[in-house]
Amino acid sequence: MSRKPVTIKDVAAEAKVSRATAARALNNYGYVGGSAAERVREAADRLGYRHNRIAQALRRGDLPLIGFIPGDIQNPFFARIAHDLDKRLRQQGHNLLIASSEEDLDQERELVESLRSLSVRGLIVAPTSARDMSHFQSLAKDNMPLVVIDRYSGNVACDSIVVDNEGGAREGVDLLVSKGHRRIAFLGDEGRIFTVQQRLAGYRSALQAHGLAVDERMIALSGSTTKHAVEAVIRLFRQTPAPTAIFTVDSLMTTGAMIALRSMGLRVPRDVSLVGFDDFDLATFTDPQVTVVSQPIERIGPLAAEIMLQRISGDSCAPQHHVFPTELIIRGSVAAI
Amino acid sequence: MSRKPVTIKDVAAEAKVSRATAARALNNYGYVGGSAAERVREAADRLGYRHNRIAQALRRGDLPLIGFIPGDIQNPFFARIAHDLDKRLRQQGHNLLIASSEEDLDQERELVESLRSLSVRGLIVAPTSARDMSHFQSLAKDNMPLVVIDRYSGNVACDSIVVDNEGGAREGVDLLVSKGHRRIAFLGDEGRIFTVQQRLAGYRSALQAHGLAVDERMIALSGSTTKHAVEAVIRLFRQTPAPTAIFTVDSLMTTGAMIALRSMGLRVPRDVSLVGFDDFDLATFTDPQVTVVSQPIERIGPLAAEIMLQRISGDSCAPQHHVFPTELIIRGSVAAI
DNA sequence: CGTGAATGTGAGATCGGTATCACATTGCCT
DNA sequence: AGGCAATGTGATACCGATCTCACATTCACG
Repeated sequence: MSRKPVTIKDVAAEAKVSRATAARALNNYGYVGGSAAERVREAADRLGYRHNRIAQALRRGDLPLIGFIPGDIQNPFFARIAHDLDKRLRQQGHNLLIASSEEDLDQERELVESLRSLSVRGLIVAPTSARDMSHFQSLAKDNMPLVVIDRYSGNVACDSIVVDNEGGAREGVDLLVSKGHRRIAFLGDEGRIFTVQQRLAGYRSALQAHGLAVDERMIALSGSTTKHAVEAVIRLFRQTPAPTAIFTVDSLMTTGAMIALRSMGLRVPRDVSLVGFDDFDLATFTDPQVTVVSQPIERIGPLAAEIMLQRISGDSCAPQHHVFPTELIIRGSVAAI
Repeated sequence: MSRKPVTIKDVAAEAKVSRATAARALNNYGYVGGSAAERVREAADRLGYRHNRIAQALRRGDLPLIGFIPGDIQNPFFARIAHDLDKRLRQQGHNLLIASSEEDLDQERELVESLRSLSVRGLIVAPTSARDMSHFQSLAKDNMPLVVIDRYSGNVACDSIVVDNEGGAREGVDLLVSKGHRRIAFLGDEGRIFTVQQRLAGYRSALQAHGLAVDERMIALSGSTTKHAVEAVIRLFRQTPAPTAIFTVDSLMTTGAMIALRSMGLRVPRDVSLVGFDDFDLATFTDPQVTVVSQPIERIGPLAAEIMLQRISGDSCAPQHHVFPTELIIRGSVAAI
């Protein structure tokens, strides 16, 4: 039933040449006679020969694979990046191996090991922790290309692509302050801790720049689900005096906030103003449309792919560090107080 | 700088045993003396030995890889399934290689070839076309496990997992009819053609069961983006007499319909009733909340993974075919006429 | 104390493709 | 015609891990 796969040896035999010649004909390199090449290709066709990348890889040292380790593939942010990476890398004959760390440092370590033992050519990672990057340091030693996206703290020599989280958050909070808001809540997410810390820093610095004190009771960190976000927001707004505005750290949290506010009977923007980090598809559809700080997500994946391809082709110039600016998109969820 | 990777030969030398013994110690099989095993493990540790899966794979015949070919990884439906697959398969030591077909038959064919040459252990696919499955037939011949999800037409001998698209659509349209609607529009998506055909069949059969004629002008097929959906809906509702209700084929189309209706000044459900196929996160958040036909997405990935694991471990019983029922979730987007 | 079983180890083949080297043959130039 | 480069081909080593087989011990038991 299941005949075993056709090898180059079979093809060579069929074409009555040696394995070496067959290989040369199939990969066109070295000297091959025209008629021999013809016969080999014909034989390969007839037998249904299929390259065995593994054998090839054993000789070359690596597989046409590039690993991608996002925090969570279900997060539309990472799904988009995965899509862009896959598209570009596949054009160049690479396959993208996606393995989600689920924002767990230990799992991330294991994945790195696992991908290395698969001899991937490079790794593109959104690290769970920007602090503990020890498992990445050894990659550099072995000359494995590494591109870090979304979170980077500078303690590993590799390329990085991030957005200006602090500046973006500052701009969003600035808007709220300029509309007269003084009690502005902050809703963060435990999952993407590093990004959240930077956005929180932007929040603090915006308040301080306007001479406003930072009230720690206005700051909430919730679990990384809509449900947790809802609960956290309810707690925030049960306080007296309640916030008059809220800044949320990503689209999941934004969604949670809107659900929570509605359930408490608070109207946006009449009762509460809202600014969220991250744009999302339905942001223009909700009622009201949500004012957001958007990041140029469409540029991150392609750039990461480009850098990776450079590195794979042997470019070993100094690490590149890219910081993209954010953009404040004003819609209808902010009102003057 | 970049010392070359440590091989089992190095470990064996360090531990002063033969490669064979080293291999036995590291994979604990066969007979190995306690002290020898000890020394080998120590040496491996000291040298930082890392398994080379490629060499292993060349011997065994396959890599710990399973391919997943969805139509589009950005579609939350497939992202969810990818996540569930990855989680379960990784537990068993497999890596999930995700490659999106972008709903393109030729690309799908190439991907299948490409994944085969990587010696994956099995494939999980949401076929672009349920009609032309020729590229899958040869898989079966070579005993490569294949699990088809979301779309299946029966002409390949493999396991399949689908939902009752026709029944679900019928139920949704039934609801609209029972509320007195007679001019019910249908909005489909060119991308996932097969699924759409089944849902369209459900739509037709529901109307016919109630003795209503099917008006072809009420049926629109749009491109697979929100933007196209919006345009298609606007065309549908510009007709006279206009529809009083609309059934949409997936969450993307549902979103598009809501945006279009709003832009035309039509209110849901006062002016137009809406039922969508596929539940989505924000369905309970929009105003009004959307009545949907939901599929048990949380069961598809895990089941597919389970079947794949069975097949990989050599189970070769007859192909299994699973059809999940859908569930009508009534929220606030349908009103009596 | 001898003999067969259980245990431990190493040499070498193997997986499929590629690279190197050696050996032929042809062609071109002086 | 002689000589050297260009061209075509096959034999063989190699990549790293595993597996089979042969061989050496050790052990137990009659």
